[in-house]
Amino acid sequence: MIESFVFHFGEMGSRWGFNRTVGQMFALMVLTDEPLSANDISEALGISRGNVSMGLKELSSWQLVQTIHKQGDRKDYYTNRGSLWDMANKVFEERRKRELDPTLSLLRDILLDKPANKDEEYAQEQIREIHDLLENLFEWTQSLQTLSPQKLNTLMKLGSGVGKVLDIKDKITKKAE
Amino acid sequence: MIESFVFHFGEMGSRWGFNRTVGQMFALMVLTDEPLSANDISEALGISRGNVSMGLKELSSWQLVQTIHKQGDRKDYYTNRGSLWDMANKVFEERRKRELDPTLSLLRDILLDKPANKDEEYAQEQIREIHDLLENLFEWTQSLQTLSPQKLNTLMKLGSGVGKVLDIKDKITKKAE
DNA sequence: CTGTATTTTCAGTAATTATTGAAACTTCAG
DNA sequence: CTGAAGTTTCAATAATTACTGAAAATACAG
Repeated sequence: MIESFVFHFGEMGSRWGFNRTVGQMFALMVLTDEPLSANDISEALGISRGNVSMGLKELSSWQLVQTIHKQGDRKDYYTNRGSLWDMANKVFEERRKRELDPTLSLLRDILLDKPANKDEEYAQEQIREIHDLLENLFEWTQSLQTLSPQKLNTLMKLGSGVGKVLDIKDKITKKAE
Repeated sequence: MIESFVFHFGEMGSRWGFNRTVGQMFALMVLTDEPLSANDISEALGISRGNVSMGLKELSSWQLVQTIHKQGDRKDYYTNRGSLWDMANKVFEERRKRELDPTLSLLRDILLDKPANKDEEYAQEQIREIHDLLENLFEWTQSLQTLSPQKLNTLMKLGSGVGKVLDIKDKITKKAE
C-alpha cells in the first residue's frame, strides 16, 4: 500500500517539477509519522546515500522538509513541513516562480521590440495575447493564494455556480451606480 | 524575436507535458499566420523530417493542430487549431487527464484497503486528505472550464476580491433561509 | 493504374538527466 | 583537540529520453 503510493508519486513527481526519487522521498515522509534519518530513506527506497542527500537539498529548496535534531543523537532526521495545504501551496508557488515568471519577463522583452515587417507584426500580436492571458492567470493565482483555506474551499465547492454569484455581484454593483 | 520566443517555448514546453522540439513546433505555428508544411517546420527549426512527423502526431493527440490541404498541392500544411483561449484550455484539460486522473484512481484503490497496523492507519489518513484535496481541485477546475471565457475573465479580474463577493453571497443565502 | 512526391515508422545513435560511491568535508562527544 | 559518525560533493557511469535518417507505407496528379 505505502509502496504503491510512493512508487506512483515518484512517477507523478516528475510532472510536478522534481525527479522520481525526490518524489518518492517526499511521499515517504508524508506517509510516515516519525521523522526519518537519511539512512532510513536510503534503505526504504533502495537508493544511494548520496542521492538522498541531493534529494533532501532539492526538497529544502522547495521548503517542503524540516530537519529535526534528537538530543544525544548525531544523526539528522527529516520530515515534511507544514500541513498538506501548505505543501500544495508551496509546490504551486514554486512552480509559478520557475515557469511563469521567466516566460512573462521574456514576453515583455519581446513586446518592447518594434516589429520589422508584416510577419513580425502578426507574431507580436500573438505574443501580446499570450502575455495578457498569462499575466491575468499569474495575478489571479497569486491572489487566490492570499485567500484563507476556508474561503478557497467555499469557492471550490461553489464550482461553476460561481457564475451565478458573479451575476448577483453585477446587479449589486449596477444598483450602487 | 520569433527565434527567442520559439526557443524559450521549447524549454517551457517540457514543463507543459511535451518535449523541446514539440514545444518549438507549436510556438512556430502560433507565431506564423500561414499554415506550414512539414518541410517548412523541419527547416525552420533545424530538425529532421521524421522528428517533425512525430511532433505533429503528438500535437494532434492534444488536438492542438489542424491539417490544411491546398488543392493541386500534394503537401499537407499545418497550423494551430482554435483561439489562444481554446488552446490553453486544451492543454489544461489534457494535463488534468494525464496527471490527475490516474493519481485519483490509485488513491481510491488504496483507500479501499483495510490498514494492517498503526503505521498504515496513519498513512491512509494522509492519503485520504490528499485524495480529498485533489478531488476538490479536480472538480473545481472542471467546472471552471464550463464557464464562458467572459465569466472566467471577470472572475480572474476580481482577484482576491472574490472573498468579498463570497461574503455577500453568504448574507443573501442566510436571508433566504 | 503508375510513378513519384510526401508522410510515417522505427532501429540505431546521440543527448540529456539521474544515480552511485568514494573522497572530502563537517560536526560534535569525549 | 581528536577521531569516529555523519553529511555533502562530484566525477564516473547508468538509465532514460529525444532525434536522425533510411526504408516502408501512403496518397494522389496525370
